[in-house]
Amino acid sequence: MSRLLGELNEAQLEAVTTTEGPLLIIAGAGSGKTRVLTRRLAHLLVQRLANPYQVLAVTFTNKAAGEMKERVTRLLGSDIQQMNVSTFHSFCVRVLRRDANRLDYQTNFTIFDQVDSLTLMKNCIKELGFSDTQFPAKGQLRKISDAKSKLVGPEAFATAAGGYFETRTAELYTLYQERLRACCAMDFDDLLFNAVWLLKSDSEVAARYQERLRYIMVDEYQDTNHIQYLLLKHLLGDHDNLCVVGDEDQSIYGWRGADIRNILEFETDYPGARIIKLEQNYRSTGVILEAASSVIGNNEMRKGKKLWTTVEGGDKVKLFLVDSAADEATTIVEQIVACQSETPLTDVVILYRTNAQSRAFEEQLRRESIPYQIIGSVSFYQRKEIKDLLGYLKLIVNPADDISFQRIINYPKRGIGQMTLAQIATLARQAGVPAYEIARQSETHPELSAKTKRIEPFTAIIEKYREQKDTRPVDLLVQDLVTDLKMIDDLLAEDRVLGQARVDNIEAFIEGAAEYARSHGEAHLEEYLSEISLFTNLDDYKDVEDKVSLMTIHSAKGLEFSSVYLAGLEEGLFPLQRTVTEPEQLEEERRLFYVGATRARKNLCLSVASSRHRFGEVASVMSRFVKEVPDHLVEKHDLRKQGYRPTVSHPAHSQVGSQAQIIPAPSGVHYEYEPEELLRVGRVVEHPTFGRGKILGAEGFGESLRLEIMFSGIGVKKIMAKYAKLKIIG
DNA sequence: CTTCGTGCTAATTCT
DNA sequence: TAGCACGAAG
Repeated sequence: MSRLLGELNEAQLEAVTTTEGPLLIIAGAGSGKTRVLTRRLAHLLVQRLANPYQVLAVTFTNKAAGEMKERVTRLLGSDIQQMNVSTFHSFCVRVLRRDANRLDYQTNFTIFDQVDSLTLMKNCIKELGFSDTQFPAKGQLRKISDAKSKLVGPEAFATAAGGYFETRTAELYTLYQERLRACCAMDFDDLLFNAVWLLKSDSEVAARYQERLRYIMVDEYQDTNHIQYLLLKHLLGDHDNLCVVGDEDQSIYGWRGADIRNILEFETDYPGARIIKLEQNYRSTGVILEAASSVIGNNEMRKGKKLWTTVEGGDKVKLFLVDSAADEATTIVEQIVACQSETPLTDVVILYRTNAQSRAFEEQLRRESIPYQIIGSVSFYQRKEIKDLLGYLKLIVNPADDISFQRIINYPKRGIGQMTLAQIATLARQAGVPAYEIARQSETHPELSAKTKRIEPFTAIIEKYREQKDTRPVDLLVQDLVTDLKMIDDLLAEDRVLGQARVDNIEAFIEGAAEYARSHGEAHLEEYLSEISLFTNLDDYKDVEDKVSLMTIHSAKGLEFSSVYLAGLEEGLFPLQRTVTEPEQLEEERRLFYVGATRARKNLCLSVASSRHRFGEVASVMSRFVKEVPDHLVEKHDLRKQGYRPTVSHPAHSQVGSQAQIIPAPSGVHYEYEPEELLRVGRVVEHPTFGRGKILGAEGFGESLRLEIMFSGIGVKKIMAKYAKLKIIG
């Protein structure tokens, strides 16, 4: 009992013991949020305020959910099975698996991931004969996704649509939903949309949840969107025991429809809400906290809070200036190796703005034989070989899944191309049945009978496993399927090097299935598929192995590391180019920086490359966020080899020609870093031939800056800053 | 009708 | 840089 309430500060204790009514916990970075949430959940159960099944806790990732369950279990000393700890999405799946038939959906519906949705959308665009440049599939999906996250269905969208483009989008939306339904599938947004729709329109279902769920807790509330907000409203019903935890400074999903107003207006939304602020930071050093706070202080759209820590001081924030992405990787990896004795690899993370940046690091880490794990980039379940295999599994479970059908009908290659596929699709539409059904009876269709010999082996496999799917454990089934498809030989034959990696992936997949089968007793295919379709790329992150982690800053939310390397701090990359003109988006980028920086307990390192290959563009300028960190907190290491040369900035889309055109200065000339700022009198520098020296004087500026430097053992030298390869030491 | 090769264009962040 | 669409060969 006292274990539950012990070791909590005053605010945390209050948050844990305030159980009734709406409660907003403003939890700054590293303020012990997870501890509060788990204790509060345990407290509700220990105090017998609720049975385990009467509490719902919503977390951001499945992994976080699993961890929370584990921690509560440890606190209570007993395993609580019926405890609802899940993500919004997986909670909705559970609701729909039970009652989707009330929406005329089968309860064994398939969940389409982003790639599936994209394929389907492309099909729709083609079907309606729209130009795919005027209507790019991704853009259309964005619009539809936005609509869904506001609970705007196809009819409502069509009614509100004005103008040519919106009307076309409405048509696409309608067709897209029709096709989804025909595939007996839902996309990610549908999970929320349909669950809310169900609760809204079916009072019987709504009542069931409202009566059952007496307490609801939501983590990362700043990143909830409107439909999630509605879901909560519908689940609450007549009581208002809603506890939300969030931090407006860590809201980084605005682009996905996250509505920061949910948290900013919580008090007006839920009258009588208690607000508790957790402002003591237990994670980071004073230096890191001050650096992060200074940057976020530049945001105007915030309530403002003051995080404090008793851990004063700490190492300065290291700033590395390098020439290129490759040098950035070399430098950071060097640094990691140098610190390996104090900081184990598990406690180190390299964070970046875009997944594409992971590559340089991956190469360097591999060269140095440093174990690492990349979270995200191409999520395990998005890899081609896994998706192909999953395509089979999905079609076995759901023969109406035309998208999976389309994916695997010619994998492995069996001479069925676009034409045949189109024929099948046409026949299917005419008959109003799934494509697979046509394929299965291809001999009855004269147009296809010539192809039957090619199609038949395919349908035979599907049929074979359809018979087994409810009786054989999932891992054995997958194992056999891999053998039947001759996947291993195929992949190895295709590519010696890459092939092996793919085979490894398949083996990992089978191992994962086996593990699932072991831990879930009678685990069969359907259940397994449903589970993994909601895996996020974070869910394969393991913090036990001794490996450096690499991930985007978005993925790092909620995690902490002893050492954090924040890479690619350049204007145009972080913040991203298209955000700088929109104050709101720029502020979101700044929050992203804040999230990244506050992941660090002890060491924070920033890096800036003065040139980076981003489709042609070369030169780059230091990110404004770096400049917002107060000088006295920063230890600068200029590792650039060329010294301070002015660089010419090319417009990203200058001449498209085989020859890169050099645009003559001076209009585009700028200094990446003000030499004056770096090379002040009194600074200690290192010269490649003269060694260490102290700057005694300076004259001129810019390119003609000349320095008078006292080198130990050599004497005073006058040097052109432009040519000397000086390194700042102190 | 399929497959393979070339040239073009677009290029975040995640469930 | 990579993924995709289109065109030529098998």
